[in-house]
Amino acid sequence: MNAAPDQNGGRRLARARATRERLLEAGRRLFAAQGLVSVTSHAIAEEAGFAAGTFYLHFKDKHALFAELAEAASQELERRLLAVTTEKTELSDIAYAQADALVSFAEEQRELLLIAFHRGGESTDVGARILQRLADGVSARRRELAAAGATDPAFDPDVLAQAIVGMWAQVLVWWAEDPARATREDVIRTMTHFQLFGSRHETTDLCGQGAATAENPNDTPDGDDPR
Amino acid sequence: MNAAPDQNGGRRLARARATRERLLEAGRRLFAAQGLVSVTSHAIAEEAGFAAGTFYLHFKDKHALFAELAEAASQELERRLLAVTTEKTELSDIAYAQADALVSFAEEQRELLLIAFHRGGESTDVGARILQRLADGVSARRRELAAAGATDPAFDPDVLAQAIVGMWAQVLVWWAEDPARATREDVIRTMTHFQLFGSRHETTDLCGQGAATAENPNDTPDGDDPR
Amino acid sequence: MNAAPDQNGGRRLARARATRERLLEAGRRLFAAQGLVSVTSHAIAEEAGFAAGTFYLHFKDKHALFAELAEAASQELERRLLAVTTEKTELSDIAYAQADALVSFAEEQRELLLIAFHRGGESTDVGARILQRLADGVSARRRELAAAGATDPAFDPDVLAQAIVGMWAQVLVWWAEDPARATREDVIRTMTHFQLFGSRHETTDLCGQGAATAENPNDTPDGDDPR
Amino acid sequence: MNAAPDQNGGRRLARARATRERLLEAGRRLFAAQGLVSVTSHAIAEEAGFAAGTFYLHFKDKHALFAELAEAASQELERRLLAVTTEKTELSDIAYAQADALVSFAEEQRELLLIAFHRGGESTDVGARILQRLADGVSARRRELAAAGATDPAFDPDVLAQAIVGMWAQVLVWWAEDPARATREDVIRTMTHFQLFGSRHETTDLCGQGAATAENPNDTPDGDDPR
DNA sequence: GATGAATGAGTATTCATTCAT
DNA sequence: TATGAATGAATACTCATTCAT
Repeated sequence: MNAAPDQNGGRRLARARATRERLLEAGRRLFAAQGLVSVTSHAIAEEAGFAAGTFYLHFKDKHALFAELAEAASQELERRLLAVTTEKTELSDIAYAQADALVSFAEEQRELLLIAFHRGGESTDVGARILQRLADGVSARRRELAAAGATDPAFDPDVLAQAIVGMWAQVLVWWAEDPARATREDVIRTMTHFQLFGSRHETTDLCGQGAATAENPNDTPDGDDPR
Repeated sequence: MNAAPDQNGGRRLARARATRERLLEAGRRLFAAQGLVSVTSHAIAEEAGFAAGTFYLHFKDKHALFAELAEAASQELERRLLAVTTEKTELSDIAYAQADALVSFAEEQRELLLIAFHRGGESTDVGARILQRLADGVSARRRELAAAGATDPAFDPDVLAQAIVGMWAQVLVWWAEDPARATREDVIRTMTHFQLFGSRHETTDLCGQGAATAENPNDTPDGDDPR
Repeated sequence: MNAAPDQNGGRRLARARATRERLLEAGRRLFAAQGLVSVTSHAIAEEAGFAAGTFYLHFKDKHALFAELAEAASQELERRLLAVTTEKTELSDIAYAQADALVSFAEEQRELLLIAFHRGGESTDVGARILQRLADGVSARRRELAAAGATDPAFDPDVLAQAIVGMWAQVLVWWAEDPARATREDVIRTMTHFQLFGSRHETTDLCGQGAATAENPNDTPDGDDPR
Repeated sequence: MNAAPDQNGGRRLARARATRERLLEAGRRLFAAQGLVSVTSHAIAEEAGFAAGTFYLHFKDKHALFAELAEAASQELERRLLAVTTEKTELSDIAYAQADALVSFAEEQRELLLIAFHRGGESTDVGARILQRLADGVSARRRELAAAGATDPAFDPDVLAQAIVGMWAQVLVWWAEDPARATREDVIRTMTHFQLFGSRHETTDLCGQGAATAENPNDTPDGDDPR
């Protein structure tokens, strides 16, 4: 009546893994369609073709499932961002390629992005955790550069890291909400330039403008104030 | 034979207004202490010394009350940011003063800020709406400058506006979560410099660095990549 | 400071009566439009242009107001039905005129009728009370006739009265729900004939049919069974 | 290794069905005792020995449960009325047997009847739906007879059907409210005769009365007017 | 008489989670 | 492993009614 334990164990494991995968996929579909709050663990199990109780054999709750989806996506994003820095050497190339990777990611994981960071009134803290990890990466990189004496000591690396990832997140979410708001290129270019040179930057001639600004401060009171 | 209707009307109005104020204050206290989800409209009414039903005479639900608190704070913030641009003329002064205003605001409205934008898992969309309004202001300002030929046409004003307010929000929330993470000055300085010159900037001498970068790309691959 | 008590009393009375009337009219409008349950005493007061509390100065609750509307309509109906019997002498004329009066009433007071007797899920007992009074009238009349030896002793006057008013109510409500269900004439004629001769009746020749029926019972098994 | 799925499925089904039955019975008890509005779904669940939420596993709400009770009773009634027409051939036998079936039904389902059609101020529309189905049956039967040329073309079949079921419902409810109001026999006889011959009928001799009536209209102004 | 701010009791419904098969 | 019936806590909102002016 008992098959070999090994075999059974192997089969069981594979079966369990398959169930888990189906639940994850069902969750991704439902979350993308309905957001986070209105989806129930029951609904996910049903969508995956299982009974309600089965869900809890594989996930603590729906937030755990969502966190796992987000985790996978987040790791993929980090991997891509890191790849850029090893492939490119030119400064502006790196920045541009990173912005491109971010935008591509936003395109591919649009629903997930909106849920993790936004989606009208809902939220989890997965977005915050993802940002924190990105910021940690940026910050670490900054410290390396600082140790090499290559960066401006006026920047606090942690604050700067938050500034950069905050900029990324806001632009990507805003764009993901309605991709018609800007062209893909506009998003990439603006993020790249802002990250590299700030909002005061004028493209063609980086130098020589400082003087102009100093001379005619009224012409470019570039404070970016609201209203 | 009765009190004058005017008088009654006035008193009635004052009474209703006072009740409303007490509810707002009670809400502020409870939200700051317990966050948004765990506070009930009943609790707010009780904290204010009223019956449960009274709450609904003045607010649709607890989110409406919170939105009103946030709205007031948001308007105050916009007012301050705007004031800066009329008081200062020097570019760097404006940017610095704005960063200072933002940091001061984060200090004064710390709880509100954390609830509106973060607070572990909760959320409303008031944060998003506030940011959008700030972004609208920035964007409008940008368009004015662009019309005056004073800005870089490479920037999409909408994208840039999102980038700036995203940077602000992330840094302020991160700092509000734990003010020990950075000094007040570090936050202001980093935000100011990043906004004006980007992360590639080296403070003292804006020019002459482009060559250095081009020559030693490995020294300053300023891609701000994670990890 | 005090006007003559008489005068004031008179004016007050008139004013109160006017308020009451306006509330009744407002109630009629709202009940007709929204039914009984979804209308609140607040809404009635507001529709009439008064404050919420004023309602309770004139009516115990919305059901009392509705009962008063129904009472007035009911008395009008009884008056008309009674008038018919004094104006007509011919038996069939009376029955026909009554049916006509009932149908006219259903046309004029369509909304009230639907609310009092039906209106999907709502109800009060005003309908039942109205029917009971109509039945009392019918029953009393029957007893008079019985005392004069003019009616069939096989009929229990109370049961018969219920049967007649039940027939009336059901047909009128059914027709009021959708007047396109039958022509005015069909309703009147069918009610009249059924009331006078029952469903076994064949119009043209009341007599001589009994024989036919007796001879060919299978031709007219007039059991009116469902299905 | 587990119990056979079939077995489990069967047991599960039986268990669920048993729970459902217990809820229905509990509902019947409570509705009969307290009417429709004052009974809560919680109370039904508790009466049946289950937790509050269990109720909603089996019924949408208390009205759904009541509708199911009423539906079962209604079908039983229709079944009996139909059986009569197949068992009897004599016209008067059918009508009498139907009236008897209706009265028996009213005796057996007294509480349900009162709730569905009356019960002081409460109501659902289940009564209306039941009547409509009965009327549909009567109407269909009438059309068959009409097609066979066996009925009076003066009758609109739909109006007549409403008249008959209205008569039934009113008499039965009136009697169910207080069975002492009339004897069982009086109810049956009066309903039967009214349905067959109308209120003008005089039992023994259907003909020859027309002349009398025409001659002495004042003696039998059989208008059944109220008052 | 009229006002209208305040009251507060009352209840349906969802859904994460468990556990006996 | 999977099932799915059962659990039961948890909570917003309405609205009839009052009463101080």
